[in-house]
Amino acid sequence: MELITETSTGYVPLYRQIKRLITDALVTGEWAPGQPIPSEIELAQRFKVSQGTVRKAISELASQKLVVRHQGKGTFVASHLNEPTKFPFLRLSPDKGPLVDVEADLIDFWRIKLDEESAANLSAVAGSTGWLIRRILAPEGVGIIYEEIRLPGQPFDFMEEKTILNHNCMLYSMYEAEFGIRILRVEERVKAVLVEGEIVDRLGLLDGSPLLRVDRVAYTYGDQPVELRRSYCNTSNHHYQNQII
Amino acid sequence: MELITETSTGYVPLYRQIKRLITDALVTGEWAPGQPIPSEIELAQRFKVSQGTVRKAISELASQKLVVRHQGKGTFVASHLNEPTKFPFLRLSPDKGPLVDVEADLIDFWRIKLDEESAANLSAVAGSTGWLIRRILAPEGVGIIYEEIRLPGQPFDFMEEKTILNHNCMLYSMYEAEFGIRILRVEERVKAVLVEGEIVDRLGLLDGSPLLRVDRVAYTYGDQPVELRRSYCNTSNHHYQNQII
DNA sequence: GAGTGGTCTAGACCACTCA
DNA sequence: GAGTGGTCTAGACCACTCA
Repeated sequence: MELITETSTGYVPLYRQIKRLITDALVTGEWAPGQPIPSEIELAQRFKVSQGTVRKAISELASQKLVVRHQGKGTFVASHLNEPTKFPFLRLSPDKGPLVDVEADLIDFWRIKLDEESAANLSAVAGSTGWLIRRILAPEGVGIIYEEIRLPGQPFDFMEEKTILNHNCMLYSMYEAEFGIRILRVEERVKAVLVEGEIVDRLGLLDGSPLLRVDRVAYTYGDQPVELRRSYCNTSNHHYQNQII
Repeated sequence: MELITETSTGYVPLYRQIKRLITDALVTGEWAPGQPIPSEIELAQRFKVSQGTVRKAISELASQKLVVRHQGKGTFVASHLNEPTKFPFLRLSPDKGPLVDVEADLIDFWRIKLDEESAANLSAVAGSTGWLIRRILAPEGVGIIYEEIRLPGQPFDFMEEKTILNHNCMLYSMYEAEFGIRILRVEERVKAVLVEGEIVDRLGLLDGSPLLRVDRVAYTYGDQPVELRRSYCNTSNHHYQNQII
């Protein structure tokens, strides 16, 4: 992604101002996820700038994956719904061959009080109510990943187990469809750990098996954190994949 | 990065052709790392296209980090030399606070015969000679990472221990300065493992301590793999950091 | 003040999609 | 064939760097 920092003189290029206006419209939901936004020509008329300036604004939005462009068809608000990949940010791959199908099994779903650390990471109030979701992800039917997901009460207050099940445990689709929360990016911290007890049991391992622990914070518009997730991965036959440019 | 795929009709936009010409000049070393390439206006004249078309080509090269643009100064061939960060692709951070200074200690440096797997990953011939470098990375002086690095004989044939030491173990700078090989991107596969013996000893740990194992393939121009690296990281107080957009 | 990259415009034309 | 995004041009002007 290209980065353009604001100058000390306070100069902000026109296309950046336009980008802001379009982003605002995206955030307020003027155009729904998956739906087209107005054409470049229409937006140029609306904002009284040239098509090129609108293009430059939209190009940045596309590189941030806020919108998706399709030549000949239009520009669409990005969405986790109807995506080909069920778990779009999942970085785990089998050592051999591609990741084919991942099954998700809900273990349980509780109301909790957010502890101090979780609350801080979610910019919520410590002790306020939230949710804890526990589940297993099973590529090709084999349980490889155990996950604990913590959500703030706001905006997820009216959630039920069946809300999750209706979406086949595809949480980011669910957040979007049920709560209008679209996950834009995630930050992860990865460690190697030894764990005992239930987690190891659930993954069918023996105590003393090393696990990959991935702590994730997921962000929506305005860089607001809305989900915490701790995943324990059995990396005997899988690996966490990453590319650095 | 924006991706533009070639169409089935074989149509390749002009700016893509220009990009290819500039890339070729970068690969053949027409302009040296750290040095400026000709201005956009000069390149436009040279290739007989508009400045805008050259800009679009250079923008893509900049987003791939093949070149770096500085407003008012020019566009420069990217380089690992004179970079602020000593280990540009290192993803390990302390759990608290920023990564300040990393020390590197060479353990040893041997000629080896490349085993079948390493050779395949380096697109070299199995059994051909190569190098094995072993070292420790120590943030704030504490040994946290043990690394084994494998290099093909070509183009690294004339390498000596002092070559490495002269560059303070900053290998990517060394490859560039001594062999004209610039690392452009790396792919990593991360697992949690248990290791015994020397590696654990070197990191001052007990047998049974879980370690993060990072397998890296480093690529230069033309997506050619030129280095294999296996790193074992003590993640007691550090973590592997990643962002997914 | 000369030279660099960065922005913005208006307009032409192209590739692609869909009815 | 109408409408979309994608490319390309020529030209004006702006922000920034450096002598």
